[in-house]
Order: sequence, then C-alpha cells, then structure tokens
Amino acid sequence: MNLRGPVVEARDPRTVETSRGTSELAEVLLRPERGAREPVQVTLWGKWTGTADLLEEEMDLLVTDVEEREFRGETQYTTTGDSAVVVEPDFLVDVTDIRGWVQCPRVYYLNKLTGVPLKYPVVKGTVVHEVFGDLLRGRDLEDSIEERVAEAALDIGLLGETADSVADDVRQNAAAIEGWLQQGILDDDADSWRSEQTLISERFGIKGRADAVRRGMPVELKTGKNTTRDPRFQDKVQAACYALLLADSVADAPDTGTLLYTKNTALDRSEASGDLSPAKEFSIGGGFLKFVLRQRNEIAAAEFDMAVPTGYEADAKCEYCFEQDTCMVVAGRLDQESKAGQIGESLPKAERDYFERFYRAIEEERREVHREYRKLWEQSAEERADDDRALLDLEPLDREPVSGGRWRLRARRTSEAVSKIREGDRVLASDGHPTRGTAELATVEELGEEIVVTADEPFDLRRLDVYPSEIGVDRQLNGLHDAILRGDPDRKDVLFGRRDPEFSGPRETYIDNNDAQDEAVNAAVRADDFALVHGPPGTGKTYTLARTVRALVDDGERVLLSAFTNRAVDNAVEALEEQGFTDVVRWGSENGVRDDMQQYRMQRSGDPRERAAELQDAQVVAATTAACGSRALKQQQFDVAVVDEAGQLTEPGTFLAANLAHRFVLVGDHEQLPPVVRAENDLKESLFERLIETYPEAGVMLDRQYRMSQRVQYFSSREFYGGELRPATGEVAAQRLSDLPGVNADALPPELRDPVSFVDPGGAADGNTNPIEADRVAGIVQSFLDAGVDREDIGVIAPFRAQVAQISRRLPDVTVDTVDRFQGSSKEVIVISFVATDDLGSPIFEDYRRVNVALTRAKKALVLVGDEGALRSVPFYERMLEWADGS
DNA sequence: GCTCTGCGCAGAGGA
Repeated sequence: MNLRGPVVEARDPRTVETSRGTSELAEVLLRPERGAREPVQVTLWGKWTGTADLLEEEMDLLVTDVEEREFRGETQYTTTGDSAVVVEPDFLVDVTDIRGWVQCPRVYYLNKLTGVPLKYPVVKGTVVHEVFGDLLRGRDLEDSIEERVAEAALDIGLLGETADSVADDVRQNAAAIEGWLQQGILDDDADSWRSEQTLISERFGIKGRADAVRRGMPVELKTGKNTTRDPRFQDKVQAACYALLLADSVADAPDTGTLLYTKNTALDRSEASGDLSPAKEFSIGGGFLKFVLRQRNEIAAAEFDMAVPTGYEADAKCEYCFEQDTCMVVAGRLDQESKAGQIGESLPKAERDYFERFYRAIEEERREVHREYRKLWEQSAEERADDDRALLDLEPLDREPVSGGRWRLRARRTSEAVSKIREGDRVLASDGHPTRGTAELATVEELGEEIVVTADEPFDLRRLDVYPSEIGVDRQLNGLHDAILRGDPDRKDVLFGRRDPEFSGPRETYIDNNDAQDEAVNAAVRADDFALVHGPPGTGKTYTLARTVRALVDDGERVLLSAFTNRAVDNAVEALEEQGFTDVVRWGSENGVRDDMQQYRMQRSGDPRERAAELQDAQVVAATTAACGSRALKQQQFDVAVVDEAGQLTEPGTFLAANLAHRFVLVGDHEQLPPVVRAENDLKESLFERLIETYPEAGVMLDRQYRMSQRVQYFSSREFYGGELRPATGEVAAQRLSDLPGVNADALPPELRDPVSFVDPGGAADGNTNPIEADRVAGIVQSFLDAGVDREDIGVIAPFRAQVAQISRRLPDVTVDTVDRFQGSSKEVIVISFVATDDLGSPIFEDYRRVNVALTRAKKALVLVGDEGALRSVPFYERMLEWADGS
C-alpha cells in the first residue's frame, strides 16, 4: 500500500541495532490524505533517511509499498525494499534538471537563470536527434538529413555554418546510428520501437521525453564524444529517469538502459584502448533508481524552500565545470555562497533585493503551473467533465499516416463541453487517460464538430488535455537575469531611481492634428532611456505607436516591435502597413501569426545564409515578448524596443524585449487588463504602471478618443482617467445609432433607446452561467438586428467562458466573448452580461479594470444586463448603474 | 473562486 499526505513532523534520523546489524532510520509523521485524519508514523529506513533530512512541515510526501505493523496498539508503517519515497510528488521535475543537479546543484540553478545559448554542438545535436527519430519511423536517411538541416537553417546561419558542412557532420553520427540499428533490426519488429516519447509520472513526480524506447527499455542518444569505457554518470542518470517514467513501481522498472554515443567513430573503435563502440548497455538496479529518486527529491525540496544551491551539496570539481565562470560571476553579483567562489563586485543592495523578490515571484508562478499538472490525473472523469482543461469522451473515428512517419488522428465530440483548448495548441492526446493510458504530445489541427490532431503514434483518440508549459516562467527568469545581472548599469540607474530619465534632441511635428499623439512620438524619439505612452481606449494608441516606429526608422534606428500577445503584435504590424510601411520581419510561429500577416513572417527553414541575413538585416523585427527570449532573437541587438499593451506585461516580461535594445518605449494603459498571472505577488503590477507612477514626467497621456460617444465614454473617463479622457471631435461625441445606414433607432424597445441602458432580466446564476439572462441577451441583440443594425456591428461580452458558451449557442452568428478576449477591439453596439445574481462573489468582479475594458468597447450603444441587487451591493457598480439610469 | 496568452514541448552538448 501507499501513504501520502502533508508532513506533520520529521524526526532526526538515528542509528539503531537490528538483527541484521546497524541501520539508519528516520521517523516521519504524516497526515494521510485518505482514511484516518490522525497523523500516522512511517519509518524511513537506510538511505531514505537522506530524504527524511529534507522534510519540513507541510511538505507533501508519498511513500509507496509500505508495510503495516502494530506497535503498542498503534498502526505504524515502514518502508520496504520496494518502497519509493517522493517529496512533493506534484512538482514534476524535468529529467534534464535531474541530470544537471547530479552534475552540480548550481548547474541546475544556473541553467534555470540563463537558459542554453546558441552553440553549434547543441544545434547539430538537435538535428541528429531528429534524424534518429526519422530513421526509427522508417524514413530514408538522406531525405531526413536534407529536411532536418533545412529546418535548422536560421540557427546554422547565425552560427556562420553552411548546410553542407552540417549535413556532413550529421551523416557521421547517423552512420553510427544506422550501424547499430541494423544489428538489432533482424530480430526486431518495428512495433517494439517508440521514438520521442513524452512521459509523465504522477507516482515519481518526474516528466521528460525519451529519445527512444526499445522493447520497453530506454535508449538515450548522445551526439557528443565519450572516450571512456563506461557511459558518463549523468547520462546513466538520465536513462534511469526514463526507466522510472516507464514504470509503475521501482520493482518493475526496466532493468537495462542503452546509451548510444554516436560520435565514437570507427577509428576510435579500432583503437586498442578498449570498447568504444557507440552502444553502451548498462543495467539499472533498484539501488540506482532510488539514488535517482533521492536526487529528484533534493530538487523538489529545494524548490519548496526556494533555496539557492551553493555547490557544496555535490562533490563535483569546479575546475572541470563548463559553468565555472558563470557560476562565479552570478555568485559575485548576487553575493551568494558558491563552492567555485565569487568574482567581481556585488550589485547594489536594492538590485539584489529586487532580483530576490522577483525570483521568488516567478518561482511561485512556476508552482502554480505545476498545480495544473496535477489536474491531469487527480480528478475522475465525471469531475473533469466540468473542467475546461480537457475534452473527454471523444469517439475515435480513424487514423491515417502523414509525412515523416507521423499520424493524423480523428475523433468526434460526444458533448457540448466548453474547453480552453484551441486550434494549434500542443496537447496531451490519449486513448482515455493522459498518464495511465497511451498518451502522446500532439498538435490540434481542427477543433470543430470533428477533432483532428497529429501525433507520432497511432491510437484511438478519446481525450485531449491541456499540456501545461513552464516556458513562460523560464523566459521571465531569463529576462530578470539578463536585466539585472547583465543589464546596462546606466539603465539600471533609472530603473532603480538613482537618476531621472533623460530626453534630448530637437522637437519635430510628426502628427499635426493631435497634440498629445505628437507629443508622444516626440517623447519616444527624444528619449535617452525610455518613454511611456499612456493610451486609454480609442485614443489612437496603435496609430501613434506605428508613427513612432516610422519616425525611428527614418532616423536610421533599428527597432524591435513587441507586445505580450500575438494579436497585439499583428495589430501593430497592421498599423504600420496602413501607414505604408512594410519593411518588417514578423518573428513567430505559423500558428501564432494571423493569416493576413503571414506574408511578413520569417521562415526559419531554407538556406542558412539567407535566413540569417533576413533576420540580421531587418530594420524592424516584430515579435511577442516571450519570443524575444528565444535563442535566435536573444542575440539580436536593437536601438529601440517599442512595446505595445505594456500594461499586460510583468516586469521581467517587459525586460525580455527591453533587454535587446538601448532604449525602450512602453505603450499601454494600466487602467485596462493587468498581466495574466496565477500567483499573488509582484508580477501583478506591470513595469509600465510602476514607471508611470515613479516618473509621470516621462509619460504622455493620449487624451482624445475617437471611439465612443460622449454618453458612452463618460463613466470610464470619470472613474479611470480623472475626467481627462474626451471625445476627439464633436462628431465622435455626438455619434448615434441612427447614424448607421439602415438603422431605425425608434424601432428599438423603449428601454434600449438610450445610448447607455440597464436591463435586469431576473433569473438566477447557476455556477458561472445564467440561462434566463442569456435568453434576454439574445432577445436584446435581436431587437438591435430588427432595428437594422448589422450582425458584425454587435458584440456581446460576458465575464465567464461558460456564459459566453450559453449566449453563443443562442446567437451563432454574433461575436460573443469574454472581456479579456475583447480587449483591443470595439463594436458599434455592445451588450454586457454580468451573470451574478446574489452578490459579486467571484474575484472577476473585483478588478474594475476588467469592467473598464468591457464598457469601452462600445461606440454608439451599450446595454448592461445583470441583477440590480447584486450590482448595487458594491459602490463602484452602483455608480455604474446610476450612470446607466441617468440620461 | 475567475479571466488568461505565451512558448518548437524538452533537450540538444561542451571535456
């Protein structure tokens, strides 16, 4: 049986005499999740005492295969030979992180901070792995090499290599792979192979992707050289991790691992020095697996504490370490204890404190991501049915092979469940359960009535789960590191309040009919450090931004154009296009970039020199902030970074773009949606907001809006912009529904005739929906349609996705969406469904900025639909109703 | 108790 629950007490390990000699043991009290609520005692024997040493109160602990015994009338538990002890099992540790930690815990920490830079061996290694996978899927070697090298063209070009030289290099590794494959292929049927298998273990708290699995045993491919007789220790650790991932218990894990060192050439093999053949098999014993688990536990415990490793935890020798210099520099800058020592001067205390504060904030966010992994397996199917992170009960239709040995799987929906999964997403596709059945990482191709995904293996498609990714937090950590540890000291002086931002150069007229916009462009062009452009709804923020980019380009500057979302980046590129400027390289994935912007998208595949030149020569590069942290963009340099929707970015997220440029311009509105974060911490406030509060003189507010009528904009202007937001012209102010061609406003029912109105439909909230209210919303929309308003001119907004689905079902041809997804667009008529009836208990109503976004999407008419009592219970919403009432 | 996008996912290797 297994025991699991939070640790109540971990007693110090001690030595005892047993019938079999001297042994170590540690007693732990934990509160079991199931059954008895009282704490129970479990004794950890032998080397598990090392794990016991890591335990703290409230840590989640899992002990498998325990033995039960009675002691003085009390039931106690003890580890057996088959037991595994797992600290914080929900914290899924990556296999490569365990590998790094075994080398040295500081290697693990530094990898997290800095990421892996663009280097030839890494790029070639990736290509060889892809070719290996292709060979296993039965592909022709030369075809594979040609295509895989072409796919890596940009990286190869940036490194100054040619396709031919890389292909030659890859061929050498591939020869070793082919030779080895041919040995085994005679007695091996193709079905006993799996390549690139993504594995998740809820039991051991590990995740990773195995290069290959052959007859249930892990095969790990290495493209570097291994000149010793035995496999490298950390490589064995890596293979052992995959062995654990393939098992349900330590006892039935595969007992053999294969390491394929493909750089060990025929020449090496003929040398008298011994066996340097590429394939090295080694046995994986229970003791080794438990060692690997204890290493994994050390990481989980360190993450629980957010401890910074010193290097003394390992007996690795620093002088042989590739990270030695980085290690010493980081230790020196942050005044950390490090086995390698410190080098250089430490940063000012304010900067070290800032780093520490944001490091912790990002790591808290990482924990929240890990909580989402747990959802993959913790709930029963019935509970998952309510959960929008999965699509369940799909009915498998068929499967067909596609190019490259991959498969297209099709299925049909059997319910109308709402899910957050979208086309293009990477998901875990499974035949029933994402960690217990057959599961593969797959790409969603179609998500209509019929569901189509592509995956590496064929199986019956019955379920899709969101696959949580840590890349967002990883990138933010890199952004933080680069800004604080590698950042320009001159810039940091301003960021940390040691001097004021400066502006220089002559003023010019860029926009002659809007003073604030003109002032904003001037500020951006004249900024020596940064400029802040505050753009409330409808004020021409994106137009001003595009004008700014053009002015900078005219001055010969190289510009990085960035924003948090792909949608905002595309909008900015579109605004440039509207101003006749199209010399832009759009960096992004095919799926992320809007169809009509694909023409600007940089292809990564092709000829290395051409691809590299395309990026390096681009005057304007447009990319999301997360993409700015990618290996290729990270080594680009710009004069100015112009960041749109900056109010939606965390501070480290903003740095990802700002780090690449000498100066930066932030454009946004901190009175609209804040950054999307799960944890409650410093990440919630944007750098834009903090800087505008600290240096109001570095900011320009665009105060004239071109969107809303006077009546519509009034409440937002008063509540959020100190009454300073005004209609740009009398025409904007006085616009009416009847201005629209074919619209007869008199045909509307009386309660909808005022440009801002409120309707209480009755009904009751049922979870996050209110069906009666949804009916009424549909009726209201119908009234506008009947009065002659076009469908495309109407938008419906609801706070919850569930209500959005309810309303969409009633209005299939009208745009219905959540507030969050409506930001950045507008409609002539907006209907808002507030859903809540008893009170505004949901936190979604607490952030009034979300309401500001919803209210300011409307140009001519706005209808608020909700429960009057609930809305009047909060002063802010009460004022909103008064505004809607008083015409 | 809620909204949510981003990222070639994780791992490629150096001696």
